[in-house]
Amino acid sequence: MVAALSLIDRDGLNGFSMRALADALGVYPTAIYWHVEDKNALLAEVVAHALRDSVPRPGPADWRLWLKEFFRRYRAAVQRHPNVAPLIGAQLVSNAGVGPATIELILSVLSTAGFRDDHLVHAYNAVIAVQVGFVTLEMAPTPADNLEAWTVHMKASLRGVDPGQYPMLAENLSRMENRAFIVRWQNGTEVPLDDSFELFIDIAVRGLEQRLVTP
Amino acid sequence: MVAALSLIDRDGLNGFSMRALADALGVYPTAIYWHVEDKNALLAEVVAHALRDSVPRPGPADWRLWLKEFFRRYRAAVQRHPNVAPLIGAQLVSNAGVGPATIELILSVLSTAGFRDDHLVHAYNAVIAVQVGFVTLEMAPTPADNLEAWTVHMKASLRGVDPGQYPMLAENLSRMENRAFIVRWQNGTEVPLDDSFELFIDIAVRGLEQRLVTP
DNA sequence: ACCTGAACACCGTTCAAGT
DNA sequence: ACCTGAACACCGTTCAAGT
Repeated sequence: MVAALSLIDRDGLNGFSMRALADALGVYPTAIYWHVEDKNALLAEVVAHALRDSVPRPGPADWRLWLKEFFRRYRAAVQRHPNVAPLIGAQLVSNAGVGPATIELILSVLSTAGFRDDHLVHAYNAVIAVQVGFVTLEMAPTPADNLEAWTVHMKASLRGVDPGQYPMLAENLSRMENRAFIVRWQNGTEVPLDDSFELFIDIAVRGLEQRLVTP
Repeated sequence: MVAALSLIDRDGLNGFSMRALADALGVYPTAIYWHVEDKNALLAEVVAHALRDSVPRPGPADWRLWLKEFFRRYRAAVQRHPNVAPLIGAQLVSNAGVGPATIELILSVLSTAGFRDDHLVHAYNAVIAVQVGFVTLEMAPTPADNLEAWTVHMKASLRGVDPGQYPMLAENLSRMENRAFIVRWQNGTEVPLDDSFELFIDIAVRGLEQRLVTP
């Protein structure tokens, strides 16, 4: 449902409800249930729709470049609809988001790279985890309600870091604050972690590569 | 709150509510609000409590082994309380789960490995993504309500895979079904993906290693 | 085929009042 | 200090009834 997606884009997952959707459509809440099984099914459709343009193209030839491109395209798709990110990363229903065509592509790319049998399956699982893991974390929603209290508390606890107790953290604080997981008060919508993402996917493909030369 | 955690362990996140917790404690729902700010704060405490025994020890000397041990210990902690996994992976509040001591340890380990300045921060972000990403996906909850309908539908759509259209998928179906992301109907609680996890963390540390020899 | 309308069994959270 | 009790503004979902 496209109306549901734009509502979620605007108000977030917490602000979304069947009744809010009904309101937006100018209809009784119960009318929705003629078109869709239930809320879960609707959200699955929303995820699928949000990711529909992230399906990768067959090329390029080099599997390393293909994988990186695949990861970047997925991230770009989620960046367009960041509020659905929790559904993909943390709900098994999100399976609907990735179709068999994408799975087939990943398998064939990993196969040409040299992965076989059980190793192929494990490499596939690693690829999916890489694809979803970073971005889910990056786009994790902030506590919607008392936002200013949250950021104030976050900043204050960082200022209060004891250099004696946590020397590395204190030394790198200016580089880390609001640019590193856990040590931030805004998410990837407001502060994208582009460079960290690039390092992350580079590490992943180089690790896979190493696995092929010395298993 | 320990009572909240055991309730979540038993009934899952969807089955949990302030009112259910109040019932379990033999108290009025509103009484809880004297002890805790609100539901979000309570869940943050629950996460922190669930992960309290996953804080890593300082050793061993080799940063590769330390990282792997760190990843394994985190996974073991989540396996003990799989129902809180969505909170960690997909909510920024989960920050409460990892303390400054753990951050300090990761930074010092990556520093001795050879990462400096911005690279240190990016490597740190990659480590957190690796730590949380796979496990969050692995433990993602199944659609609680109509479970049998879901598995039947899942299995059926796999049986119906066209070998002409999806040759790789069809060929590796027996190896993949219920053992690979997206192509499964049970989560990590029922079917742990041990070998894939080991490959995943091996890929990560080897990728980091490669990054040090040729940046 | 598609929507209304009432109804049921829930939620999180407030605030005054009790002890 | 800690809990009760009533109240408010919400939820998802059902089912019969309308058109």
